[in-house]
Amino acid sequence: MAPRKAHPGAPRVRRNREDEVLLAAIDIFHRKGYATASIQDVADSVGVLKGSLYHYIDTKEDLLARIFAESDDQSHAIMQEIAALDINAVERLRIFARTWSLWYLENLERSSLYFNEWRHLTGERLTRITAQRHRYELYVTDLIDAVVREGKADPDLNTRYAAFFVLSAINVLPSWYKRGGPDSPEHIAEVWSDLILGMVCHSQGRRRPRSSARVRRAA
Amino acid sequence: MAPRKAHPGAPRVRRNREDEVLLAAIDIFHRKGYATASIQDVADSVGVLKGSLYHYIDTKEDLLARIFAESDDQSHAIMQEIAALDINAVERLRIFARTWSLWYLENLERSSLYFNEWRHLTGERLTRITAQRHRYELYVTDLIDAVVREGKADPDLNTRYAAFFVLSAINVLPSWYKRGGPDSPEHIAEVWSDLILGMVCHSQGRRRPRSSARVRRAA
Amino acid sequence: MAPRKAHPGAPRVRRNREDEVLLAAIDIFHRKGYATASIQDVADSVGVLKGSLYHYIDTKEDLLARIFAESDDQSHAIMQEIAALDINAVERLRIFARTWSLWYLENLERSSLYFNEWRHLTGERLTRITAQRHRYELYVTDLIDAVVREGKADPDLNTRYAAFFVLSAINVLPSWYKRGGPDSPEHIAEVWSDLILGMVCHSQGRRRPRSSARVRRAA
Amino acid sequence: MAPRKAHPGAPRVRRNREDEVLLAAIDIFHRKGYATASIQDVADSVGVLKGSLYHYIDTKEDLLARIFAESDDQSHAIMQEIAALDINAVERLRIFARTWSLWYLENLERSSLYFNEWRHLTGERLTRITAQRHRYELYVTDLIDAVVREGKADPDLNTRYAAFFVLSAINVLPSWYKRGGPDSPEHIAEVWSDLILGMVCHSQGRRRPRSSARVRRAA
DNA sequence: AATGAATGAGTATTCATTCAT
DNA sequence: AATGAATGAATACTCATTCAT
Repeated sequence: MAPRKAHPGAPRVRRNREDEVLLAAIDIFHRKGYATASIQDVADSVGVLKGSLYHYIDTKEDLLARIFAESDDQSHAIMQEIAALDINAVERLRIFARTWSLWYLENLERSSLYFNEWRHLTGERLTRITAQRHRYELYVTDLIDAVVREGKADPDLNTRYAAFFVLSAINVLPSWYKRGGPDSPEHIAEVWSDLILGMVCHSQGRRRPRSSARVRRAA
Repeated sequence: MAPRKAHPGAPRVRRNREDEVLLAAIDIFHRKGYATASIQDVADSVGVLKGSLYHYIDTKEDLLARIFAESDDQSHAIMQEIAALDINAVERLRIFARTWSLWYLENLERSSLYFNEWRHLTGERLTRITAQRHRYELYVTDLIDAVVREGKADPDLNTRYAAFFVLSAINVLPSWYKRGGPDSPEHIAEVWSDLILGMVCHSQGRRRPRSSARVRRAA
Repeated sequence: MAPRKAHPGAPRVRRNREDEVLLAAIDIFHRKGYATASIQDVADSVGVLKGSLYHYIDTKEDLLARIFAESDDQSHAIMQEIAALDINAVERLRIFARTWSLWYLENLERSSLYFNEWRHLTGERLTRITAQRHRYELYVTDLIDAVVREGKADPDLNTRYAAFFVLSAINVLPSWYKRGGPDSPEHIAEVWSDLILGMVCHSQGRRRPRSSARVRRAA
Repeated sequence: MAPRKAHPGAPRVRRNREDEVLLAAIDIFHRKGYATASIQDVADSVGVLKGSLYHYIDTKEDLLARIFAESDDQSHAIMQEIAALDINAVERLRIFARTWSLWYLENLERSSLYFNEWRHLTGERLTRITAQRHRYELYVTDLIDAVVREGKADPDLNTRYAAFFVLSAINVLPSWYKRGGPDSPEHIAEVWSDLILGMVCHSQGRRRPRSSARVRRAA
């Protein structure tokens, strides 16, 4: 399926159509939202008739799922790289936070999509991506648990909540970051990992409700 | 537009149809997403025919905009209450974080909608809500700036980024919180304000890129 | 749903739209075949936009199913009328053959559809109509069994095959009969019932293969 | 169009692709119906890509027409064989009924197709097949006329209707016969020819409407 | 207030057919 | 002979919106 090349190591000058379709879809789905975007939009962007798209995809949802599959591959690779490092828990968390933030910033559309549009999958695909999201949560919870075990964070810290907090803050990066701003993605990733480390290492934990002194706001 | 009652404390015996429509829309838009949900869905939920909804709304987008207007009223009230308190900056930030988180948790659908579906507004409505979002960012940035001026946070902290971080983490609460879980909304709001305070007060700031030691990941 | 009338006994001058849709569909499906006919064709025939048809139907298949349901009602009524008659088996078979043939001839399109297009139903609807067809077969087999028990047909007659034969011959009437031909539907129905009676009452039965003397033609 | 072999009795070691295409199409068109079946289905069944089919066919309709041409060749051969026999009219009718029934049973898909899908031909092809069908009707009418002339059937028998009746009953065999049932095709063909003979030889004819005593059922 | 019929533009998807390679 | 990409027109179905009653 991939074109034979004279020089296997040479840079891919020409992307094939299937990749073009995926890239166009990432862009369109990101800009208009999956539900609002039409297959026609994607076809226009690629420069083919909409019927022709169906050589490359099965359904619109299939197109979304394939984008997500690529994202999962990439993030899985990142997590494995970090797991292989021989460093202490605090450093591992810092590197995770930085690398993960950077990936989000450098793949704005792709990551934004992954975070915002997964609800539009159905059936088994929905089941699978939900499981995958759960795995991310566990991975980060484990990272933070390790920091607690090293004595670098409050032993009462609710690490599951802390993990949600961390993931949320990273996931949401694409919603405000604009490419070409004054600060480089690398710099922002550094800031983000600092904020995360500060939060994990210095928050006083609240594993249990401390008292009944609840001040409830009316709905 | 909704009639104000003479006796605010009196039990609401009868909701009028207009409120019913808004509440139904919040629920439907939250569950299916604005773009995917249909006016038919809302009408079914209210128990009238589709055409009849147009006695209460002008367009589907108008319905969304009115939901947002209510949310803005409520959050504006919260911000003013907090501004009126005579307390130091750290406490003000803590109370803001706690109250805001609690409002999100107690108004899951409404707040989730506000965060996720604002893109579907157009024209002047989009302009207005974008400005409103910007105002929230400034408000929180100001809160954090005050903490820095009090010497309770690293003077090099990038307070704008910190504000994004804080808002992100709160905004995203509805995406994982399930009503009826083991911990009360109040407890989670406490944990969240602790995490936020820990982050703001103890992160080392990184106002400038420190060096060229960038490790860039391939896209 | 039916329009109120001043004179309940008066002829229905104006059919309502739902009936119009069904009648148009019967005509179109019969002329073009269900698979080839389009919803557009039906809408054109009714004189509305194709989207408007969906006020009256759920899906194209639903439209077909409703046509069939009406046919089933009518044929069921015929069978019950005949069952209620106090006559001998031969007469019952004759009346059945005549009445059934006449119904086919007077409802050419409807009956042709029922016979030719039932395959396009799916799921539970297919199950139901298959069961219904089976019931017709049993009904006719029972009629013929009764004739045999009365001693008016060869006791070795394979009544199940004979029933298939009878039903086939009637079912197929709409495929060659043209409205407005020289002979009235009533006359043809008479001829048909004579042919059927002749066949049932005078064929020598062949319930078992009589010998091994098979002459097989090559495929 | 298909190459004739020098040695008809020799085993067919290799079918060529063109035959494969026709056989696959017979199967697919029979199972799904011509209108519903796609060229893709046929291609899948043959094991080539859709575009490749167009080396063997001109259009989808052409494919259908070629299947019918083969069927016509075969049935024409049968009719000529029977015409050549030196037997009386009753025997000729019996042999015709038996042989024709057997051909239907042994070529279920092909004959079912011929009977059900001829409407999808257009233009000159439709004209030709309609003429052909008319020729079959005449052939059978002639057979029955001969029986009448031999004094073996009621002289008032409407032989044209009787011919329709006979053809209908045979044509419809593939709609209920399942391969591998308890009775052999040969046995069923015998039963069918008995039923047909019984019908032709013993029905009282009704060449003219006998009276005005019509009982008309409401539509 | 509410109905329900109708609109008209849009959506995803299918498919027979063509054609350069 | 065969591929596989592309076409272009058609298909069933949806839906926000209007409006006479």
